[in-house]
Amino acid sequence: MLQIAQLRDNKDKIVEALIKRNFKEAEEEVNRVIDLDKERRNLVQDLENTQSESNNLSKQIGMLMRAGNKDEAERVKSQTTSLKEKVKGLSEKLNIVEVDLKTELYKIPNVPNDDVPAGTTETDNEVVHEHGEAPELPDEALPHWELIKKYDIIDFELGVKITGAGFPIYKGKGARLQRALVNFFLDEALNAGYTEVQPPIVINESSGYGTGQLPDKDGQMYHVGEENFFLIPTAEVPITNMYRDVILKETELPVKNVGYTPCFRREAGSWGAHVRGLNRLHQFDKVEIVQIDHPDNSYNTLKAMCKHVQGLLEKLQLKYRVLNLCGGDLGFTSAQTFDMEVYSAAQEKWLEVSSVSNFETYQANRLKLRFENTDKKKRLLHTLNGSALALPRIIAAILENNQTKDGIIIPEVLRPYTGFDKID
RNA sequence: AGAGGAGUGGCAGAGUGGUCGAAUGCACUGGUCUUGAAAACCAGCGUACCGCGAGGUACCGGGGGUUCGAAUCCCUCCUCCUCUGCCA
Repeated sequence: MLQIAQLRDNKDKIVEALIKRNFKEAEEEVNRVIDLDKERRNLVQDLENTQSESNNLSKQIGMLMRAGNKDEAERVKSQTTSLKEKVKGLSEKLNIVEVDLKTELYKIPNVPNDDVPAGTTETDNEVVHEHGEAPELPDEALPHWELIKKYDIIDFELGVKITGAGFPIYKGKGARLQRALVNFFLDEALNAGYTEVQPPIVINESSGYGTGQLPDKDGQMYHVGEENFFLIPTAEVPITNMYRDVILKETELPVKNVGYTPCFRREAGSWGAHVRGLNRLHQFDKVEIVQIDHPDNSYNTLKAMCKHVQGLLEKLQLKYRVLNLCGGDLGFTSAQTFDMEVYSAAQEKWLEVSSVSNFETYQANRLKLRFENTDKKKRLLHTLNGSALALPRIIAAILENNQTKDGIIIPEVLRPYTGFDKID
C-alpha cells in the first residue's frame, strides 16, 4: 500500500512510474485517492469539532449533577441530542469514505524503481547476467517427467489418488534428494547469517493483507473455511508478518530470516502443456530468505540476496541467468525484482527458480513495520525476500542436466546430504 | 470440547458510570549532588490521526451496543490461566 502523503507530494512522478509498469489507470486512480483523502480530512475535522463540543457539554452536565443543579443539567442534556445525531451521521459518512479510500489505495500497485526497465511482457525483461555452460546430454535424453518414471522417484498418479493433480508424491531417492536440497539451502543461508524459523503454514486474514496477498490474490490461495485461514502461497507471508505492528531499533537492522515451508497455490487458470511435470504444482517446497532493512541500504541488500541465490546455483553447477524484470512483468507489490532462471537442457528452456524482490515501504506500510532512529523518529522500513530456492524446478533441472546412460549424477555439494551419488 | 477465572502504558499493578490518557512502583531520559559511579532528590517519559499553530479527536485485548457521559454496564469474538475430557 502506497502512502497517501507520498501520493500528495509526488503525484506526477508516481503516476509516471506507475505507467512504466503498465498501470493504465494510474492518473485517475491516484486522483481518486487524493480526492477521497481530502474528503476524509474534511470529515475528520468536522466530526472532531462536533465531538469536542459534545464532550464539553457532557462535562458540564457532570459538574451540574454534582452541584445538585438538576434542572440546569436536564436543560444542557437536551442540547446534546442534536450533536449526538450529527456525530452519528458524520462518523457513518467518514466510515464509508475510509473504506472507499482503502479500497482504491489497494488497487494501486507499488511504484517501480528507476532501474526497472520499461516493457509490457516477459520478453522485455533485461538479462543482466548469465553463468555456466549447457550440459552435453546423451542421445536419448529425457525430460524430467519421463526420468521420474524411469527411476520411480516422483509419482504424480499416486498423488492424484491421494489429493489431486499437482500434488506429487516423492519416493525413495526422490524424497531424499528433496530433503537434501532443503538442508543444503538452509545451511547455506545460516552461513550467510540468516536465522532459521519454522512458521505456521496456515495464516489468518490479517497476515494475508499484511504482505499484500489479500485482497487481490485471494483466488490463488487455498481457503480453510471453518476457521477463515489460508494455506500459505510462500513462507514470505508468515515470516514477514512476524514483524507486523513492530517497531525495531535501528541497531537491530538488518533482520535476516530464512524458513523452509511447503507452499500451496491454486494456480487457477494456468494449467496446460507448458507447465508439465514439476514445472508447476499446487504444493511445492521452498526455502525463503526474508530481510528487513533500513531504507538507505535496501538496494545493497537486494544485490546481496541475489548474489546469495546465484551462489547456490553455481554450487549446484547449473547454468542460469538473471533477469531484471520489466515494469509490465513486475509483481503487484514489488519495486524491483530479479528473477533467476535455470537452463533445462532437456526441455531446452529457462525455468524460473527464484524471484528476489525489494518491496520498499509498500508492505511495511500495511504491516506498520517501522524503526526508531536515535532522535526517536519513526520511519517505515523496507522489506525484501527471495526464494533460495524453490525445489521442484531445481530438481527438474538436476535430473535433466545430470542424466547419463548410467543414471543421474548428484552434484558434489549435495552428496554429503543425500548419502548417495547417483540415481539409477 | 465443557466449566470457571482473567486481559489496563516497556514491565508490574490500582482503578466498577463524570474532574481518567488513566494512581503507584520499576525501567528509561535529562538535571542537581559527586573526582567518577551508586544512592538520594527534581523534572520528563504511550500511540495514531486532523490542524500552519494554539489545540483537538480517538485508543484501557478486537468489534458492536446502552448512556448526555464508559477502562468501569450489556452483547459478541479473540487470547491466556485453572480444572475436566480428548489426542498426536
